[in-house]
Amino acid sequence: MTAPTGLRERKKAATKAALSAATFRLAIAKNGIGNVTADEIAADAGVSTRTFHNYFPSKEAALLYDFNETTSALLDDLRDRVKSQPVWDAIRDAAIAMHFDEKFDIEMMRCREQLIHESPSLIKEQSGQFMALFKEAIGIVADATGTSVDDLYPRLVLGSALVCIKTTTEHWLADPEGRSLPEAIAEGFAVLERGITRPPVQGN
Amino acid sequence: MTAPTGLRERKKAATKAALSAATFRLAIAKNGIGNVTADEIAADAGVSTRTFHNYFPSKEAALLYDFNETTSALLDDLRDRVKSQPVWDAIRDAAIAMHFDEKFDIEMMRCREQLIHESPSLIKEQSGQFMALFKEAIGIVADATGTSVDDLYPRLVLGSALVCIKTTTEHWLADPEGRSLPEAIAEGFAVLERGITRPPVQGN
DNA sequence: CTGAAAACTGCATGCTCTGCAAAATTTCAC
DNA sequence: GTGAAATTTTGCAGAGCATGCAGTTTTCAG
Repeated sequence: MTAPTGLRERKKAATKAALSAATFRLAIAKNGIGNVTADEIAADAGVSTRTFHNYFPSKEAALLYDFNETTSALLDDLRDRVKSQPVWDAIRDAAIAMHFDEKFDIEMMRCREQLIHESPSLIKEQSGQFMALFKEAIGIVADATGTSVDDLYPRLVLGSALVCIKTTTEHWLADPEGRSLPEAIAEGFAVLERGITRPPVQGN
Repeated sequence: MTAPTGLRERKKAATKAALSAATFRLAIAKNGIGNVTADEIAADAGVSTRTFHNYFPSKEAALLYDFNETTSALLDDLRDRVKSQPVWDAIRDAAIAMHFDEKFDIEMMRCREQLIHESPSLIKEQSGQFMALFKEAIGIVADATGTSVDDLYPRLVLGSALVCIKTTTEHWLADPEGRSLPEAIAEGFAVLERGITRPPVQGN
């Protein structure tokens, strides 16, 4: 907040945000990011096409900028938590804390979710970012627990946890049912803690 | 084998396989798929560049052709199994059965794994195919159990199972330790069945 | 053998993304 | 303020990807 961010850096951040916002707006307006070109985005944000590509390698990356920021913050938080918590708890609490202050615009998240869902290129981009998240998180966990990044167990734990966050969030987004996102995430984690072999209800 | 496949279809299949193989060979030879062009692949397989793009939308898809075939077969198997097994068991057994006949060239899998690991574009492509697999599997499960594709529980189960397959396979590939891949997969599933909160060894 | 269906090919096109070097802008020291 | 240095923006050129289209060649069935 009160950080001594120079004017230069603030302008850069503003430009980046503007480009991301322009991408989002155009993608919605034109019914899919496939119908939007880098030229249009740049024009909409008032910079040259070349500058757009200085900030983002692709329009998909521009659209998912916020998502990327969120996961980065989650990683920072996780780095702290693993010092004092078991991995599983650390991830769960980090994810919950991330969404506790309701600074997120649900309707916007829904729009983004739909855009992603309907575009193969966006699914790929997001999945790719997820894998990067996974890879970095594995490093953090290995560091904190003194295990190797190649060990099976931490990878299983992390993978399940990330799937849980993503799945639960999507499910909640489709139908909030009155509860909050943190509550939904907590429930998802609880399901996995219980062991997933047996369904909770049906006897199939 | 003795299927009444017309000559035409066999030639098509051969061309597709040749293109995929050429992609793999060139990617290894040139140290990354980023250093290979569609032109080179087509030339290596003896067809025009345009024809290459008739078979595959991208070189990444060409390289992952086998992977795609394998997951398709897994889905077919899963479709049968969910009729008589709980979802979790069905996925586990399908994955295990898939790899039981050791028709897979481990060294080749390792090479492919490394190629993927080092290329963002391949990570994205594979992740995208994984999401497609997930989406289709969800449909199968929902059909078989009479649940909705939007329900949380089957999504969590499926997600965890797929992560388990992928993670375990990668881990095993890095270090087989004498046991077979089916054994490794079974172990991964067993870990998750136990519930993942508590590590098996360390008391962290 | 022949006509119909399917596959292969070249060409043109539009878009993506990167490198490079010149021009414009911001920062900083004085 | 002013000028030099650092940084950012920009245009241009170029390689490559991916798709539509139309003509040619190959394959298949009867």
